[in-house]
Amino acid sequence: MGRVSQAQAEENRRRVVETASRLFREQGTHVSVADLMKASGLTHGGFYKQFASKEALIDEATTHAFDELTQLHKNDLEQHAGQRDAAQQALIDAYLSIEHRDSAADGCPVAALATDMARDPGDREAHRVYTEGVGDFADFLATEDQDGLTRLCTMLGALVLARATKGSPLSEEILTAAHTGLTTTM
Amino acid sequence: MGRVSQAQAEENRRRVVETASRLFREQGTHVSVADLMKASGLTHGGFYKQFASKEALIDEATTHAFDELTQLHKNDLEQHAGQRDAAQQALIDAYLSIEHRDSAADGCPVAALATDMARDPGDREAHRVYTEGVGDFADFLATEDQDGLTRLCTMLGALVLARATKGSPLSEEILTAAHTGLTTTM
DNA sequence: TGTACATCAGTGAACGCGCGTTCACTGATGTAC
DNA sequence: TGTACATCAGTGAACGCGCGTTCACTGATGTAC
Repeated sequence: MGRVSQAQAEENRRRVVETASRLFREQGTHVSVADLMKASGLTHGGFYKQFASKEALIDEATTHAFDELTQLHKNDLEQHAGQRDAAQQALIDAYLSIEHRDSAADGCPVAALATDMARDPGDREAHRVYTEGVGDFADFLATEDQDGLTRLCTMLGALVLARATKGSPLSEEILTAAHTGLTTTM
Repeated sequence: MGRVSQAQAEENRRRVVETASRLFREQGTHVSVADLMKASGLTHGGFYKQFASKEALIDEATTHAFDELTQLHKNDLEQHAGQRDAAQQALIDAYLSIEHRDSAADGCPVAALATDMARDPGDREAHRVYTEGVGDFADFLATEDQDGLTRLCTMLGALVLARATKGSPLSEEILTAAHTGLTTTM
């Protein structure tokens, strides 16, 4: 195949990070370098021309996923002309939808990567980005002092539980129950 | 080492299931058969004298963890002489404690195994037991119609998030926020 | 009850396979004249 | 501007290692007489 243009190389690198950010969310950070490269249309050997290690890619992919999340929140606010509660409600509706349950790959990284974060003490940069992302998300959801974190717990818990019980009617009940709990009082 | 008595063999088998139920919760079901056997004081070769496959052990270990959870709920109710709200409050206190965050091995299997359940479509029996356990837990937490599931979402979300952000002050804030949210209104 | 022997729980080496990573090679790209 | 050559992104075989699983072997246990 020979050498590839600098523009093409940059584009390839971007695609690997993008693919990793999706597959890590869908299947966890255990996804192999070979699978990641194949899913990006490349072979595994070239990986180390672009990344120092798999861990470095985990850091970059995590950052990428959280950048997307920040952008999503920003777009949501703009779409509702800065009306915070309308923007929050739209996000909650989407967050607790069956579509979100069924597409972890382009869904919330806070929910998708939580267990990987808890189990891998390494990936320092990924942890930093993750923790920052949790704080930002809670800020976005807050209505009065302190309840942003609680609301995030309920939403994330519901999403994680709905995914774990998928196939049973309970899965949909969980999404509905959390949605009701978040929209009525609280 | 030679053959071992039937009683000893049964005891060894029990210990493997017990060890697996702890290590799977702590590190996930990816823990290797060799590590599991070593942690049980045995060598890996004997595994298949007791279990048909690793998946069969996952099923058994999951069932074991959920049996323990059921027992915990029962004991909790007895300790509070059937006073449901006192029993619930005691459980919530323990669930959102730093001790529980730091000891996933003998902690809640609903939280510890959620991601493994969502990602492994196999392990049919484990899925059945898991889903049943979620329903039972929600029933235990319910105060009025339907809010058991929402409360479980909040508790589980808080535990998962606190574990993922461990090392940052946010981790403790999450536990406190969820505790406040669950004890005041809701 | 005591003895001979079959059973089988546990051992440790080995199987094929996939992991993260390395490396010699390739040939189109980028650069120096 | 055109040509010669160095660069280096991507390839594919290979590395040591750990995975789930298999198997010949061991010797104390359990059983038949």
